[in-house]
Amino acid sequence: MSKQRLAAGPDRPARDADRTRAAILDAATTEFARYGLGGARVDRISTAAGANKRMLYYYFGDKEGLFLAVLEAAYAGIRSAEQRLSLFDVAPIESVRKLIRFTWNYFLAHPEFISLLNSENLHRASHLRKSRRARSLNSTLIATLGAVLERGRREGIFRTGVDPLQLYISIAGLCYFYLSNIHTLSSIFGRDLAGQPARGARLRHVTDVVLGYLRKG
Amino acid sequence: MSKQRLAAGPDRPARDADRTRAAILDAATTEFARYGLGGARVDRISTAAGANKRMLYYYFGDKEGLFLAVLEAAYAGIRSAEQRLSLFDVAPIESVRKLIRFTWNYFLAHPEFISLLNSENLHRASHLRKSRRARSLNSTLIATLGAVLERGRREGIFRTGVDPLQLYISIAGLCYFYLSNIHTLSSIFGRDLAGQPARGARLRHVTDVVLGYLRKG
DNA sequence: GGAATAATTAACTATCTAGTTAGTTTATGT
DNA sequence: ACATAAACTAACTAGATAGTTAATTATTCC
Repeated sequence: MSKQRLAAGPDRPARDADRTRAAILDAATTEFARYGLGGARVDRISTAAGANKRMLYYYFGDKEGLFLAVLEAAYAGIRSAEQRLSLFDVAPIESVRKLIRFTWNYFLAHPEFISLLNSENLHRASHLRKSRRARSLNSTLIATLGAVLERGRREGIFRTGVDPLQLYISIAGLCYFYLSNIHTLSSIFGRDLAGQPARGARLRHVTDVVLGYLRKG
Repeated sequence: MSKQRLAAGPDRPARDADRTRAAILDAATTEFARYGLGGARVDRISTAAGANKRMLYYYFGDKEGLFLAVLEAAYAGIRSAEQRLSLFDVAPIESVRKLIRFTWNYFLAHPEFISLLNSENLHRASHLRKSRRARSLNSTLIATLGAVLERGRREGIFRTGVDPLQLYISIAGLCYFYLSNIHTLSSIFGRDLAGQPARGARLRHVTDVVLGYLRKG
C-alpha cells in the first residue's frame, strides 16, 4: 500500500508550491491591509495561511519583500479590472459615468487596496519604486480617458483644456477620500456615511461634480 | 549662593511640566506621522523629546493615549485655522476659492495631519470615537459653507440642491488624495507631482472642478 | 524652613518579533 | 530504484519593545 496522498483531499497533493505561495500572499494582503506594514505580524500571516513561517521567507525573502508582492498583486488586480472596462462603445458622457461607477465600486469592493496604498504612501512608495513590475502596469487608462475627453470636446459637449491625468486623479480622489476616511468623517460629523443610502448619495454627488465640471458652458 | 536654576537658560526652570508635556506631544506627532501607530516607537519619541520615557506614561497613560492626544491636537489645529477663515466678507465664488485655497495650503503645510488621519482610519477611528473633545470640535464650517451656497443660489450663480457636507468632502478629497498619495501616483505615472509647477497645476484644476460643478447652467 | 506634592530619573522585565538553523519529507528526472 | 532537488517543519535566537519599579530631586504651600 502506497503512502502517497495519505491526508489531503482528492486533487490536493500534500505539497503544492503555488498553493502555499498563494495562501501566504492572501493572508498577507489581509494582514497588511488591517494593521499596516508596521503593525502586521509575520506569525499571524503564516498561521492564517496554514503554512510554516519559514515558507514566508522561502518564497518572499523577508517581510518587506512580502509586502511588495502584496502591493504588486493589488495593482495587477485593479489594472486587470480596468482593462475589462470598455469605455469606447458608448457616448462620452456615458463613458465618464462608467469610469466613475467602476472606480467607486472597485474601491468599495476592495477596501484592502485603499489600505495598502495608504501604507505604501506612508513609506513614500519605497517598495513600489524598486518594483519594475508595478511600474510596468501603468495602465493605458489615461490615454483612453484622453480620447474620451477629446471626443466629447469635438462633439461640443465637454469643455476644452482638460488634463486627463488630473481628471483621473480627481475621480479617484472623490471616491477614495470618502471611503478611506469614512471612519473619521462619520465620527467628526456625527453621521453614518457607511450605510447604503449615504453611499448611494455619494456616488450621485461625485458623478454630478465631474459631469458638472466637464459640461461646456 | 542659591542652587536655583543652575543649568538651563534664563526663563527656563529645571522642571516645567507644560514644557515636557508639549515636547513629548510634539515628538509623538512627528513619530506617529512618520511611522504610523504600529510603526512608532515610544523610545524614539522620548529621546526626540529629550524626556525620560517614564514621562510619556506619566502624562499620557500609554502609547494609545498619547496617540489620541496627538490626534486631538491635530484636529484642534485645523479647526482653529478654519475659524480664522472669514468666508462672508467676499462674494460666493471668491468664498469657495478661498476655502479651496485654505484646504489645499493647510494639507500642504501639514503633511503630518494627513498621515495621522490615515493612521486613525486604519484603526477605524477607534481613538477618535472615545474622545469627547475631538467630536466637540465639529466645526461650524459646514453651516458656513451652506450659507455661502445658499447666497450663491439666490444670486443666480450657483446650482441648486448642493449638499454642503458632500461639497466639503469633495473639496477635501480633491486636495487630500493628491497629497496623501503623491508618492504612489508619481511612481505609477512616472511624473513628478510633488514639484512646485505640478502643485500649482493641481490647485488650479481643483478650483476649476469645484467652480465648474457649482456654476449654474 | 520644613512637610507635602509634583516632576523626573535610571534600571529593569516580561513578552514579543523578525528572521535563522538544521534538518526531514515528498516529488522528479533518469 | 536511486540520486537530486524542491517543499516543508520544529525549535531556536538575538534583539527590540511597551510598560514598570522604586527611588530621587525640585517646587509649592504654609
